[in-house]
Amino acid sequence: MPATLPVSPLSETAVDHPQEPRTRDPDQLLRLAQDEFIRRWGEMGATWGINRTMAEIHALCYITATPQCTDDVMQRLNISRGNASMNLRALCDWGIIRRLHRRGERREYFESLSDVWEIFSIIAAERKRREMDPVLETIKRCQQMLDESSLGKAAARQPQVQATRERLANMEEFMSVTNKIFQQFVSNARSGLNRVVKVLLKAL
Amino acid sequence: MPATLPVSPLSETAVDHPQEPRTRDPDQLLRLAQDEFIRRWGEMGATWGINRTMAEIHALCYITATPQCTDDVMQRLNISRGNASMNLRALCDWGIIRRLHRRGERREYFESLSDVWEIFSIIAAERKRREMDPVLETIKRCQQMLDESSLGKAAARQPQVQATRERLANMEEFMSVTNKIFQQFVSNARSGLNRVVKVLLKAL
DNA sequence: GTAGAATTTCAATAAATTCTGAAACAACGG
DNA sequence: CCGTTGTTTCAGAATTTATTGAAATTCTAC
Repeated sequence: MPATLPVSPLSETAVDHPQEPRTRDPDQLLRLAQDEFIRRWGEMGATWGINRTMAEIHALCYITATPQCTDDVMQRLNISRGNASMNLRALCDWGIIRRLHRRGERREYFESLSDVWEIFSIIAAERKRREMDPVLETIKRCQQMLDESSLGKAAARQPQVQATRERLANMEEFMSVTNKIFQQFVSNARSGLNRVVKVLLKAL
Repeated sequence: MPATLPVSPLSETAVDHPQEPRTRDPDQLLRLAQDEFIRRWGEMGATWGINRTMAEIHALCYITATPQCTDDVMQRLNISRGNASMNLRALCDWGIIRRLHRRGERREYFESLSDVWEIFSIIAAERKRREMDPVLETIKRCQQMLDESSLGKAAARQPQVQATRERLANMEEFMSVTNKIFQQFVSNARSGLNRVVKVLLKAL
């Protein structure tokens, strides 16, 4: 890497101790602020089971509010073309960024959805479908396995069996309610989820 | 390992295609049901950024509703002593399982909290603290960097800067509201969160 | 069509995470 | 004290996940 880059790729400064900006140049400050956000967003994503790079790419598209092409992403995040391509596609599959074609240009650009609530509701819906629903199914199957009709009356009354059945039931109730809340978020996202959430907060 | 174990460790059957139980022996069926739950819970944990084994250990303690010692965990999940010890400690640190001493016994046992709502609220509180709060801080710092007082009036009016400021503001609002909801869950967990959530669902 | 710019794919590799096992440590009864 | 039983720690091994880079493919302007 050259000693000084005109505009360096995402700063390596630790998020917890960001160095004070040494410059008043507005462009650089803007970039520093964006980089800090991108870095932190990537970290958070990582702890929530989302590939750090994917989270960073989305953060970049979101925070700049400007369509980014593959090369923009590669250069800014300092990643390979293949990596950029695969994660951009994954983000498109999720539906939280969109492809953008420009007249007379071969190159494709990507832009983030602008509505945070919509972004969140898409993610929530998908994770519910992929991760909560299968657990609920499993719980139901486990409950069947411990039914009187599977075990017989005597066995079904064993304390061990009763205890497990109760725990399964509690967990099922919890997950059902959680699922419903997710559902509500999702179905309300388009029409002012904002307001809906305020209602919710008053109710609590 | 002996050729046949009286009760085998956690079955390796894929969760998606569990084999039909071949036995009507209630003890084995109970164990099969528990194993299926444990396995699925571990998978879900993994996609949410929680170590699969840690999630499985917790699932084991929860679903059996019976205090488990280190050797129980090792044998049932087929993991090493070190692994069991470290994950049990981590779960204790989170506060979702508890150590249990028995009179005249050296060995320590571990039991899960029984209230699912409490378990969830502990996890939510901790993740909020560790992962949401730092992002909010970062957003605020980024906003400061793009203040008029940092950039000067002219620069602060550049469209690029304005756009980033708006995105930061939207994200901040979203995260603040999410944080408040988390907060509410947590502070209500002890006294019938259940009811609270029902209120919430009506409000939506 | 076709040139060539842009994208996708994927085997190889690198990085990060998780797990093991054995040694060190602690607690207790005698 | 010492022997026994049980727990913790942690360096290295194993496993999983992420990334690269170059070849194959696709697309579009002409």
